[in-house]
Amino acid sequence: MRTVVRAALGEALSALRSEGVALPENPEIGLERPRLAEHGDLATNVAMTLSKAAAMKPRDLAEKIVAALNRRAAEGDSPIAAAELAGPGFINLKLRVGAFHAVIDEVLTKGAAFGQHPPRDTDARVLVEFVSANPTGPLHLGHARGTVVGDALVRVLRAAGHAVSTEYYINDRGAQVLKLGLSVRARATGGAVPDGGYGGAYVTEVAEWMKQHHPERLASDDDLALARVAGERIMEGVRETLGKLGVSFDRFVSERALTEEEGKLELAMARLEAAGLIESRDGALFFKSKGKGDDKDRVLKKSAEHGGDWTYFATDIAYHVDKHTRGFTHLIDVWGADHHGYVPRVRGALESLGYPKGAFEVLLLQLVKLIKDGQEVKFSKRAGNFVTIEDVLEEIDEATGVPGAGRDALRLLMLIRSHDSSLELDIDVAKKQSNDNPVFYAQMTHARMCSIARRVEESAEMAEARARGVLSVPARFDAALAARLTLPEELDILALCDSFPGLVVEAAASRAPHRVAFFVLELAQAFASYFTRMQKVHNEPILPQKSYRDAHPDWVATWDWEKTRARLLWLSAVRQVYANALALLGISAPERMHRDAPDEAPEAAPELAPEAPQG
RNA sequence: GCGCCCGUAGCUCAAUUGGAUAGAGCAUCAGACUACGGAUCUGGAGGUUAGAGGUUCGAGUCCUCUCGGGCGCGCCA
Repeated sequence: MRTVVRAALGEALSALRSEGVALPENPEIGLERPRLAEHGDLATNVAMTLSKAAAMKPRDLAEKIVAALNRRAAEGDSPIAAAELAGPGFINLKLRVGAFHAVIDEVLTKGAAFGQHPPRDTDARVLVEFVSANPTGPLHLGHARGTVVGDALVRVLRAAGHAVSTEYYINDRGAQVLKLGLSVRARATGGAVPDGGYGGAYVTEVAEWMKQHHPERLASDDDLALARVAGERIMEGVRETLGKLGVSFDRFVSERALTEEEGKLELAMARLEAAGLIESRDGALFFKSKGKGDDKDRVLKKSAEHGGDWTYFATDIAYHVDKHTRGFTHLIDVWGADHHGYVPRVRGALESLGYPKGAFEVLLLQLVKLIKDGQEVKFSKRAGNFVTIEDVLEEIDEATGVPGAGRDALRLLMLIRSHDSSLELDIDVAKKQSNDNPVFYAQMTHARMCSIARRVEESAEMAEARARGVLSVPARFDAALAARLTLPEELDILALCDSFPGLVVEAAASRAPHRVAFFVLELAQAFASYFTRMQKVHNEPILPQKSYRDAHPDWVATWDWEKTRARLLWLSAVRQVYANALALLGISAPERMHRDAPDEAPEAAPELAPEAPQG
C-alpha cells in the first residue's frame, strides 16, 4: 500500500519537477495513517518538508501536488482515488481498494521477511551489550527486563537492517567475585560468612558442588582461584537461564581475560595517560572526568591502603575501548536506571579518547516491581531473598501446564512498557489462561488464525466442499480474488499490516522494542473485533456455519466460496504479519493452544443464587 | 543539597519523536451475543496531560521555575 502510493507520489513530484518546480531527485516521502477517517486512508506531509527547497509556501506546493495526483487519478490507473489539501499543508489521500489489496501481495511474496529490511548501506557496526550481571548469583527478576529488552532491541535493530553483534560482559574479577568465593568457602567449611558476603540457597548449592567436584580448591588457601571456579559455576546457571528465555549472545567477554591476559587494560590506560587525562593524587590514579560531563574526577586505580587494585571503572573503559578497537562503530549498553550516574564518566572517557560523540549510547531501564497476591514483593540481593528468573519461569510453566509459557509471558510483559517507565509484573496475571493475560490473548489470536485454515483443510464438515474443489486456501496472491475484499474492517487491518515495516524502522531508531509489542496487541484486537463482527454485524462468517448448513441442504452449491477463499487469502497475509511481529519479540506463535488446562478453577464452582425463587 | 528519570482517564500505560479533535487495556454503566477456539463484541461516561510562565503557524512532547514520586551521588561493581 505505502509502496504503491509512494511510487504514485514520486511520479507526481517528478511531473512537477519537469514543469520547473525546484524539487530534489528522490525525496523522502513520509506517509502516515490519519486518526480520523475523513482525513483519508493515508496522509503525507511532503509539501511541508519540500516547501523550502521549492521556494513555495507549503499550501501552494501542496495544491500543485494535489492537482497532479487528481489528474492522474482521473486517468484511472493510480492507486490514489482522490487527493485533498488539508490544514497547514497536509495532503490527504483516498485510496482505491486495490491499493489495500496490494498489501496481501507484498506480504505473501515476502513471507517471514515482511518487516525485515535489507542491510543498510553503511559501514556502521553496532555492538549491543546487555545483561552483564555479576557472576555472584543467579539471574533474578531485576535482570529480566534488561535481558528481554536488550534481546528484543537486537532483533528489531537487525530487522531494520543494522549490523549488530551482542555481548555479555562477565565481571569475573574484583572484590565481588572474591566475596562470592569466600562465602562459598564459609558455607562449605562451616566458617563464618564474611562481611558483605553472599547468602542465599544458591551459595549452599555451589558449596556442595565444590565439595564434590573441586575439593582441591577448598583445600587450597588460594581464594582467588576458588572464587574463579565458583564464578564459572554460577555462569553456567546464568547461561542456562538465558537459554530458557530464548536469549543468545555472540560473545561472552571475561573481564579477567580481557584485562589480565590480553593486556587491554594497560593499553587503554596508556592511551589515557598519553592524552594527559590521568592524575595521581592521594596515592591513587584518577581519570580527570570533572568538566567532561561528570561532576568529579573518578578513581582508576586505588591507593595502597584500599588494596591498590584497578577499579571496575578502569577495566570497563578498557572493555569499551576494545569494542571500538575490534571495529564496532556504535556501542549500545542496556543498563538498569540505578546505574545512570555511571554514564557520564564512561562517555567522558570514550570521548576524551577521540571516539565520536554519540557513538556510546546507554538505554536505561526503569525498575521492575513484582506483584504477587496484589502485594509488592520486596527483595534484597545481599540477604538472598530475591526472586530468580528460573523460579518465575517454573511457576508459570507449572501453573499453565505449557512448557515455554513462562518464557513467552515474561518476554511480553517486559516488552509492553516503554523503557523509561517503571514496570509492574503481576505474576498472578502472567499465570492466567484467559484474556486478562495479554500473553494468552496474543498467542490465542495466532492460534485462532491458524485454526481457520486447519478447519478448511482438515475438518470433516468441510470435506464435501474440499472434494468438489470449491474450498481451498489460495496458494498465492490473486487480484481477482482479492477484489472480493471490500469490508472496511478488512481494509483497515490491511492498512495496519502495511504499517509494520515502517514501525520496525521507527522502533529501531528510537530503541523502542515495546512499540512492536503494542503493534501485536493492536492487531490482535483488530482481528478479534473483525472476527466477531463478521458473524454478529455482517452475518458473513468466513465458513458456512451449522445454522447455514442446516437451513440449506445444498449448502455446498449455494455458498459463496470465492468470497470465502478471498478471506482465506486475506487471513494468510494477516497471520503472516502477526507471526512476524511475534517473532521480532522472540515470542512463540503457537498454531494451537493446549486445551487441557482446567476450564474452571475450583473456587469458581457455581454458587446457588441467593434469591432463588421458591417453587 | 546536587544530578538523572518520571508525573497523562479511578488503576496500569500509549501517543507515528513538534502535527489535525490526547488514545488503549483493566474497572464502571448500557446494549447485543450461546459461539468458525475459552467472558466475546458494540456503545457511553470518565482529561485544564501535576501547576505556572515561555519558545512558534502548532507543545503531552522543547526551555525556565514550583510541587510530588523513583533512582543515583564509594578508592563497590
